Amino acid sequence: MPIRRKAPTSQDVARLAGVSQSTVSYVLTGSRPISEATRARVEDAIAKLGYHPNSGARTLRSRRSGVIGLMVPEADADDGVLMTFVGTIAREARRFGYDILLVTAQEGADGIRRVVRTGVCEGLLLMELDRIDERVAPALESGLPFVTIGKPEEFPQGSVVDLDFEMLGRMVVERAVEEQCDRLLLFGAPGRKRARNDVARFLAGVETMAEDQGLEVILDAGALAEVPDRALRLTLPNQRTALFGITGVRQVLFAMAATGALVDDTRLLIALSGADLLDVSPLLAAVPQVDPCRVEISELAVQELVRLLRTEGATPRITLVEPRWLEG
Amino acid sequence: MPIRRKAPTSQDVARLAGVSQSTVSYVLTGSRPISEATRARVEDAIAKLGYHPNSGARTLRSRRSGVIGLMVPEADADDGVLMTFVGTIAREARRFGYDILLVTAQEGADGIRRVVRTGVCEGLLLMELDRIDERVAPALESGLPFVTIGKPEEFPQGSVVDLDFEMLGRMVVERAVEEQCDRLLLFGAPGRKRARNDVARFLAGVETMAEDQGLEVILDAGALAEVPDRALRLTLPNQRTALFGITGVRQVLFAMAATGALVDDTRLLIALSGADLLDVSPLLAAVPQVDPCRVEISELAVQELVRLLRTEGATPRITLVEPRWLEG
DNA sequence: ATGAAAGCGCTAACAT
DNA sequence: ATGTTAGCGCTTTCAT
Repeated sequence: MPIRRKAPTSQDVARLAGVSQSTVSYVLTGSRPISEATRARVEDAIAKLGYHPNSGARTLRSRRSGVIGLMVPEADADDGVLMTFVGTIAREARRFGYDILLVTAQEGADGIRRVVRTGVCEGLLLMELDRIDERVAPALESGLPFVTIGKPEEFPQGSVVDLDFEMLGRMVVERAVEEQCDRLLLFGAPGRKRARNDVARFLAGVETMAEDQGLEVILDAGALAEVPDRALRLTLPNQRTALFGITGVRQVLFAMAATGALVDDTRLLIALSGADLLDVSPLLAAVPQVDPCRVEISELAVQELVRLLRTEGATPRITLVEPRWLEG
Repeated sequence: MPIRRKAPTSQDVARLAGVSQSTVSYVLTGSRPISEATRARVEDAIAKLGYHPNSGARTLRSRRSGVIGLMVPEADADDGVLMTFVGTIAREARRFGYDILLVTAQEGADGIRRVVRTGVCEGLLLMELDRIDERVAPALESGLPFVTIGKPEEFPQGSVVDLDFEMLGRMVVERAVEEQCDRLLLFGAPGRKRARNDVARFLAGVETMAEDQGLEVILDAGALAEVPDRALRLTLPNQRTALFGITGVRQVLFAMAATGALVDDTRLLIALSGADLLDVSPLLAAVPQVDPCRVEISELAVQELVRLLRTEGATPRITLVEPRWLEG
């Protein structure tokens, strides 16, 4: 029978250590110098009782809950990678003493208002914003510090951490040219996805660089499974087409594997790397891969939020992480 | 400049509605009859001020935080599906007025103790348990209700919700036989993974049924990319081999696609369905797929925890969800 | 059907 | 360097 012992309070610790209750608090918060001897006695008592400060009381009094709200997007089929963000964020937050409270995108702006007004969250992390996102407004109104992962069109007061998608666009074009390609086929419905700012920025990068290098760019909105075929059809003799997409790589990869190779004289698949590609095939070794730096982005986002939370008068920042080629 | 208005309190609401503070509280908790007129005035005031009860104060006083702790496993490469669980759990929890606090498996037993002692969580949801898991002990000690998703070897006091893996084993054997297979090749290192109870239960199901039906079972611990080849080598003329694995389907699928087809006269791939397979290829239509019922399991787990939380003296239950064949 | 008041366990200002 | 004390905003008992 699990007897639910009442949790010990700082009062209990104080009694056991022979000090006042406030001294226990000061030992914990470190907001006042404490003699070595007293500190030791208090810490002993804490250990002996297995004491943890009550979170409700601490939050009520200090207005600091130690909780960060994380708004996650609806997991769609393509999202083998989402959990990488979430897991990394949770881990990194713990390093700084924060816990992560999930808010689903489904709750939308109201969800933000709720966690803000009830005082559960000290700060907010927003993922996968649209170009103009309804969730930014309540985040702003709240006055709470927040960081968006994914750069929205406008970001008046919050910090932003994201991959430098414009640079990604330039890198892909550059690589395509280096690899003797005459043409870049962009799959994954880049047209329709213009709502997402990352795609828009990526395309901007592609266009700038393509003009520069004289590379033809084709937006392909057709079925992913037929991308390799379509690429083949539009590739003239003695020419080569590069294939790239921010989403849908797995399906294209799959389709190309079915036709024999991922990379040949006529086609070069370039991939945005991710967990969903790992170990999928020895063939993958031939595919140039860009690291989308998801772990780094997650960690930076947490660090940035912690900076906003802990630095008086800190101003928001935009941090763009440079994508890197994965070698080997 | 985001002026951080101090959030309104129940005192403010009371003043505006011309009632006492406690009346506001009673309107909110519903723990005392309130006249229609008063209730209306209070609700008006609440709406007018955009009042939300302070979570810290409520938790401190009532010992109910409205938060459920969710211990998630480390996201490994294979986990396109983990986020399905997490997202569904968060959504379902909200339906009952609870929020989800993430605890990473990395924090282990200490993580449990921490969220329990600080009083942030009213209940716990544990994912991906080992056969004997260090996290069950502190969950038990805590006296908090908890539900494990994934059946551990021993589960003395907590509830369990999981797929019926034993039945899955029987279903796979049955289907293999129906499809004229003489042999079942189990990939994904089922030997090594014996630490996980789901695999053990699955194998038990397979063995029972295979004996019954006279089907040969082979445990294959080799590289996933070579599974189709190995299957080919061990298939005698005029025989057929069924391929199945609880993990690693994507890699095998990929390798089989590269050799031409997912299903042919000599080999039949059977898949545990998931987001990582969706839309991956038209070829997939030929592959029999079992629905692992992840959404249903997530929802049931939350519902079970809510039952434990809200029903006085509720006893834990084991719920096994029957896997289903996906048609079409 | 409503109000007054106690107190949950902390933090931090005000003592000494 | 330590102790005393006043709340934070609720829920709930005791009153009427």
